[in-house]
Amino acid sequence: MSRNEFSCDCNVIHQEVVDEVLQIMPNENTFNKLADLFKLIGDTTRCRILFALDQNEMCVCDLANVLNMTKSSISHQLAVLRRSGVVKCRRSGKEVYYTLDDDHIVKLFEIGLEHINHKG
Amino acid sequence: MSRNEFSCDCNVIHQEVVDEVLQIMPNENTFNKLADLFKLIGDTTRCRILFALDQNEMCVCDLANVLNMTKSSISHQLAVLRRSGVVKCRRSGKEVYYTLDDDHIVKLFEIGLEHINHKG
DNA sequence: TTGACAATTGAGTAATTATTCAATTATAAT
DNA sequence: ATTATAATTGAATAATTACTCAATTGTCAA
Repeated sequence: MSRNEFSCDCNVIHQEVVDEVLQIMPNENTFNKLADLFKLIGDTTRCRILFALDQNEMCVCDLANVLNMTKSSISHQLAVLRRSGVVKCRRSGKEVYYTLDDDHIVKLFEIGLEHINHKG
Repeated sequence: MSRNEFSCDCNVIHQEVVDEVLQIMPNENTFNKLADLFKLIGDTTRCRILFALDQNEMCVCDLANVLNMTKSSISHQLAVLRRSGVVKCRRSGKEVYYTLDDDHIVKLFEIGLEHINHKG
């Protein structure tokens, strides 16, 4: 009496294993959030922006120069990062300064880089 | 004399900050690998597969039942995970059993979940 | 108020990709 | 050999998305 008898196109082979995992699996919403978090940092441009902001507060022009990209492109990505609460910004005169606003992100970065350096 | 005078559409505003960051920025290849790593786990289906495999070795049918998806869909994603060395598999009779093959992934998962539970 | 520069925004385009569907391969049993 | 099931694979489709370009907003100085 598995609860997955419609979308899945096969019978359960190891009922115990399946049931056990189903009992502790977080709900779909949790996985969506988790995937969204990783998707957010799963982009080269955003990775570079976050790495840069981890070193210094920077305005959009600074970031455009560091990444060698247009202000528009940077601004679009900053908007994405802002919406998800990873960076925050403050205006000072004509410039808008961005900073990191999330401790976990840096931790994820460190482990990710560790992984890269380890595996090559 | 910034090295970014072509693609970027603005002048440097804080030269010192820009230069300092440029000196310690990892190269593009590193960022590509880093982004690819996060992109890999930045997908709901793959997140759920990895979470399940972290509990138990499982065959494709088991996973199809746990995730309530078709074998084909699962198999495609397992191929992606296999190619990037995150999971490995062994055949036993008609079935193919998958297991996690990467310690870092679980760590990333834990921090990610921590983040979710913390921020809601 | 006018001009200049920083930054944001929206529409459009091109590229990537997750899933579906159909066909094929691999293994075991009759 | 033939049949059945597990799994993989390739092509097609639909959805997402990063960047470009053009226009607009916000701020300051002359």
